[in-house]
Amino acid sequence: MVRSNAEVAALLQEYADLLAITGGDAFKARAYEKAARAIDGFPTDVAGLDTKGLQEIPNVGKSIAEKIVEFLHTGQVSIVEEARAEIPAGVRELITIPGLGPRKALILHQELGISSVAELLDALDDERLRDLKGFGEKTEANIRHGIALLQQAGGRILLGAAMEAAEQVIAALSEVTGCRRCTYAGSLRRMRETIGDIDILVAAEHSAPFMEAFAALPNTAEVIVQGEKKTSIRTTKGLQVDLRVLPPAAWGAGLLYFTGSKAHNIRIRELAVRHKLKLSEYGLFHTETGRNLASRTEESVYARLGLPWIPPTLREDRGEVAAALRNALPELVTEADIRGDLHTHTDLTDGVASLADMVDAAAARGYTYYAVTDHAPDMAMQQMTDAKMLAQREQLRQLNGKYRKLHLLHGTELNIGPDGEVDWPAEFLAGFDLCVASVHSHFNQSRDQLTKRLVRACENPHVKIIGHPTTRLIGKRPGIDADFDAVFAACARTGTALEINAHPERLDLNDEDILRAKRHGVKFAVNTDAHATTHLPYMRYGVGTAQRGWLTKDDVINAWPLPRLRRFLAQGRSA
DNA sequence: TTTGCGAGCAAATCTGGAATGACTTCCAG
Repeated sequence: MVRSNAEVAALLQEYADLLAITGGDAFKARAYEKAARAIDGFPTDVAGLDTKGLQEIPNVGKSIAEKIVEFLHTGQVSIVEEARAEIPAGVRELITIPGLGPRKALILHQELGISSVAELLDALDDERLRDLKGFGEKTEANIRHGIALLQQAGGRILLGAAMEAAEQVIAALSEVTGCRRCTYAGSLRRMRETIGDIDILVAAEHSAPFMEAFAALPNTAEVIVQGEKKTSIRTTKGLQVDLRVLPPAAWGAGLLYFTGSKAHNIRIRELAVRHKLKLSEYGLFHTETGRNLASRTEESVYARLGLPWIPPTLREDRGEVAAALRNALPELVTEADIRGDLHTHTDLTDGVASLADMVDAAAARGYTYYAVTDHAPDMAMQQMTDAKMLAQREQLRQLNGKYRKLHLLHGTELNIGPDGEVDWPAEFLAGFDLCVASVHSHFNQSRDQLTKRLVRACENPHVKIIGHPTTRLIGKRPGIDADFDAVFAACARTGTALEINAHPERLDLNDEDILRAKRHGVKFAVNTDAHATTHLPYMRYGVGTAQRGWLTKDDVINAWPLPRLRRFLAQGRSA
């Protein structure tokens, strides 16, 4: 069954946006926003709950619970429909542009009748914004820049959303009689940070039942093409999904071909040609005789070309074929190697789950250690105090005895200020098992300032991990412009690990930065930055990104046994 | 609209920088 929480959360967030645009009660808008966040991070499917059950969720009261029930029964909510009728969807789209908020969006709509990004671009070109109150040259430039950022994503969706959609399709097709194998291929299997369209492969003798089942899926909005070998659909969310049904004997060759990348495929086809062989999606063939030499598994195809199996995350033509020929492929870190998460939050700051619930979820994942790292006081909104942090530490120490296998670490996520300073004096920092430090503001400093700022944070002996180092948000905000080679060198020199933030909106560092940083001799921490129990599984995307950066478990500090991790955390700290 | 304290009503995360244009909007988490 489709998990409804994300849909309900999206609807509540939409209503909150519409309230903000129409200038309704700000507290009401915020109430809907808070409820949306709570439901998104709620571990149980809300579709199975009644109004009473829904009200058990924090920040969901009677009124919102009734609206959720209305949505679950009828697929819509009347007051949301009324608000939609008043504010065109395009106006809401305007506030997704960085630099444009609800106030200005409403002015654009009321004064100039703008109700889409395209109309806004036209108005910018005609210089029609100049005369509006509150708009100037700088605002114009900001809006243009924001639109360019949005368009860069070019219709691609985030890895996490693509994976969820693919797994729903796979679950459905795996139930069809005659399904021998079913999996995803393409850039999704290579764990690229954004996905253009989803490729699903099925191994079966007969394709027709799969093509029919695929076209009839509940989330299918439109069938683009339907044939014997391939069917393409568009989902209700506008995402294209392609299904290909392969004969079981050609599974390996097909999977290899449709996984790509194109550049990797070209590279191994060249290798085949040199061996007087021909590689296609149907198999590896002898050029002269046409005899099929390998096709059933990927391993057999690679082996016949004199190669070990190459993990999909390496298939980008970045030297993986040459390394495979030398038998020098790295032994990549896997999700099973990860022993703990070192950057997570609770509802003491901006998380939505309690300490006890987060720790329970970590234990269920089989971790041997787990760090809680709530925000520190310099992020004023979090209203952190020494007393609150110490009380949490006490609560954590008491929980520590509850689990046989899981060891809890008390940490914090510090804010790296404009000058590179962090929250709290050294004496207080010495009390933590682990300090992550991250940039959260002042992104537009000069390159020189940003570099010095990050280097200074690395030089703080209590800072052991730099969180989301570039602070980019994929498709929304570019990374900061620092001299990262200088930062990586400082990390290596000071024994500071770089985070690979596993949240699908961040994936920060990205694969290319990881490769560069590794050359400097840096260690890494793959962390989820979880704000809900449902975020802990994002670890897979972080590990996929680490693999794309060619990392082994020796490179990743949270793949180490606890004593080795502790030695790393203690380095340079005298306290 | 929700929550908490107390049984209906008050309060609800902050804070500073930047841009714009003279006080407001937007942004970061």
